[in-house]
Amino acid sequence: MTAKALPGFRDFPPHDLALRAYIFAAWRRVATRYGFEEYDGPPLEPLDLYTSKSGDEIVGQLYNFVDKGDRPVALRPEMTPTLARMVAERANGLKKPIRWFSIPQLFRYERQQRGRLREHFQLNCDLIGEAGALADAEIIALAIDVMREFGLGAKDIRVRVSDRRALTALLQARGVTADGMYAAYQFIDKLERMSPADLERHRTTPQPYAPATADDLIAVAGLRGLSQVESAVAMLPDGAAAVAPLTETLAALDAMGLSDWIEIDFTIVRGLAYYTGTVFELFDAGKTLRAICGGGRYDTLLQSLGGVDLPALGFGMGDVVLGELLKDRGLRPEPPSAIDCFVAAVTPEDQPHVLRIAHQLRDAGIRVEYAFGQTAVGKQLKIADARGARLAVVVGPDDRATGTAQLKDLQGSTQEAVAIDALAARCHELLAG
RNA sequence: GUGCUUGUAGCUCAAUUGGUUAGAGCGCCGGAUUGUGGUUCCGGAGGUUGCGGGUUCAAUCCCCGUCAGGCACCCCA
Repeated sequence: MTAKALPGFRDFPPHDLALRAYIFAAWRRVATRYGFEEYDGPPLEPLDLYTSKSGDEIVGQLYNFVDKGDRPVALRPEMTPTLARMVAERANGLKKPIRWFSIPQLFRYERQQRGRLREHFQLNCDLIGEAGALADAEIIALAIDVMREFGLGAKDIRVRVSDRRALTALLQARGVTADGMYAAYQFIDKLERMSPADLERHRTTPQPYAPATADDLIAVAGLRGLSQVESAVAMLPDGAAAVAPLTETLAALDAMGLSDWIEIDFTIVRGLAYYTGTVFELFDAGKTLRAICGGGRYDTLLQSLGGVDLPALGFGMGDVVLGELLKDRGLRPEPPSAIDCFVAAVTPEDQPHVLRIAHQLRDAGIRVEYAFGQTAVGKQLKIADARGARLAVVVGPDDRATGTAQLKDLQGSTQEAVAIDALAARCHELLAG
């Protein structure tokens, strides 16, 4: 066997597809519970959908090529530009706020690591057309409820929340100019994984965020909890306005009973330039894995991308890290049984009756298998068990003589003679019970 | 793209300082069982030790290259 899957790409044999299907089903349950409607778009897009906004730099992380019509194209690395286009084209006719979600397969060309492949599926939930803080709370609550749907609790997951409006106000007060703001964000974003040598370099060489110093930024990033943030902002001229959205978002989450999940943490800024307000990330409590989910408010992106001026926010949650977490925690569900009922023949003469019964049961919506070759009844029941069948039907000469078959409940180890015409109905009864 | 590290059966792992035919558990297939499953017992298949080269009388083991996984950078949609 020479042709393996490409690095960073996955095969999904049934056992693995079962986990993926389980994750997708939970995602859809929670998203629809919040009134979100599912959409999708093309996996292949024009290259400039991604380069026009982010610059040519990101081409290095894209799966891109020129198609047979000489069009530069790329496999989508994210869903937001596609979403922006779809919303922009229809914005006038859509009732606001728009609640849309999608489960796209996304691609990025970069070296893989645990929890990070070249391809993954990502739940994207976006709420468009609402600027108020209740929308921020709604999106964060949705992300939390997805965790709860998988059986994870506030002790398992940390939701780290920050707000760029408050962060920006504090950084400005320390002397960071508008030009230096993005550099300051990047410094704070990298703070947690920065080596002492790198930190020293930031202290001793001129930085774009001057006159603020590295230690100024560390002090701001070190703020934890709403009270610390509020008192830090209190002395600023526009301080109250800068923290108001964050305060209101937290109050709403508290009213929902979700405040146990939340940590105010100003080291969270997110790498992307386009976030304008609330930003948040979900981690496993032990922080052994990468971020499970990340999102935030991007009020100006639709304007710059699609020409429609609508506030928006959303998050993305990938299936890879989440899958690792569920496996680590023993929350991976048992794969569902393949069949409901196995039909066994006692003698070769019974085979036509097995086929007739099996087909009759399948017509009734029951998942059925039978053996292709003649083997001992015990052997056939062993197969039934291995396939996860709840029921087994055994047909032999004695049964045929009376127009019945033996119906076994493999779970309860009970058996009864049932008229062949009544089998389907009786199977449904037992399966429902 | 850079650095470090690992690579033995489908899976998890063994194999004296380099030494004869590379083993075990689980799983898979078959049998014990010709009208009744889960347990148990017996048997079987499955390996170019990731791949290629080098050193050596001899390489799973040492060296080089390459591919793949893991970790850290880069980046983080």
